[in-house]
Amino acid sequence: MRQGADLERLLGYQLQRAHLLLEDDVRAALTPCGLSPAKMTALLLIRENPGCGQTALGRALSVNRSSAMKLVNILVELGLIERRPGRDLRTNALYLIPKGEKLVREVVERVRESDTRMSARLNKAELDALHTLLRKLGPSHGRKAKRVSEQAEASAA
Amino acid sequence: MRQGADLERLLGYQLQRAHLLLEDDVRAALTPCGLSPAKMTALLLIRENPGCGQTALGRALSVNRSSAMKLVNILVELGLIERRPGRDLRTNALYLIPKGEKLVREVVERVRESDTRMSARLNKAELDALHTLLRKLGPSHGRKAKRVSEQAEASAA
DNA sequence: TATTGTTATACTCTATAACTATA
DNA sequence: TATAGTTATAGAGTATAACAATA
Repeated sequence: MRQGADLERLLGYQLQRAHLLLEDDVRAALTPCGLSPAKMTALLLIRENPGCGQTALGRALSVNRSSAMKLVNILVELGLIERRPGRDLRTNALYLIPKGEKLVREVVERVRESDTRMSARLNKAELDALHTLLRKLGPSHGRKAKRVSEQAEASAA
Repeated sequence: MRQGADLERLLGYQLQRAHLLLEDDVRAALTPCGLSPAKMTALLLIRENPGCGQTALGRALSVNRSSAMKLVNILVELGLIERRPGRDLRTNALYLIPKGEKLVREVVERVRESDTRMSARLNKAELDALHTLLRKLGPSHGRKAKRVSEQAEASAA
């Protein structure tokens, strides 16, 4: 099955294929831990930003408040994180709890194994170059808030 | 919100972020045409491989027969493609029909515009390098059939 | 007014499992 | 036995739209 010139030239398509390739593998690696890639990312973000709120977590994951809520509920039910009162009376503060900290350590190992195995076709210099190019591609400084729609919510108010 | 060293080092995570960035934009660009990125990809693959079957299309898209079926149904209902008898009595042969051909031409323009705009932070040399690295990352020769599970189906039989 | 969390609901995408008909 | 298509069903993930409490 040929891709054809149009697809071959599209960076977005090539990124999708590459991402899918790695994600399938890491998802399989995480399944025994009961986590999806997104849930693992959430755990790592909470560990790195202890006390963060749900909306902020959602922004980092590029999902809206409602989706972030669902994700947080699951991680709480799994006994991996907890909600504590935040600095506002509005906001929660999210923290890993011991079981979550322990799981994260396991999970990081599995994920790193998968990641290095799946990128083994590239040597060190190539890997560095790829990371650099991806970083340059994305506005690490100004990631656009969300998938469009909380804007509607905001502007309709 | 900091990513933290673990996420920063994971190629899979960086690919996901980059992919998401471009996909959000191309999705918005395609919405007026009533197509999602995956549906556009399917159209381009059918155009490039006229007469292909549904299962083959699914493999190229990394989805199983059932999901491919659903996708094909939608494209048929939209009046963009048609099923004709294939070389077996089992297989269908998929073809674009005029409305689909016309739409593809429009769509390719929109998608290219989005793609070049979203990759504008990279110069020509960097873009080429990125394409090369992504190609090297993925086994263009031996893409593993599927997301794991038709194997179970096969081995259970 | 804007923001945080929350809830209920719905939609999209994809998978699983079973069945039919070919090969 | 293996493959192509089909169907019904279920699950994950995410969005929208509303509301309450707080800022």
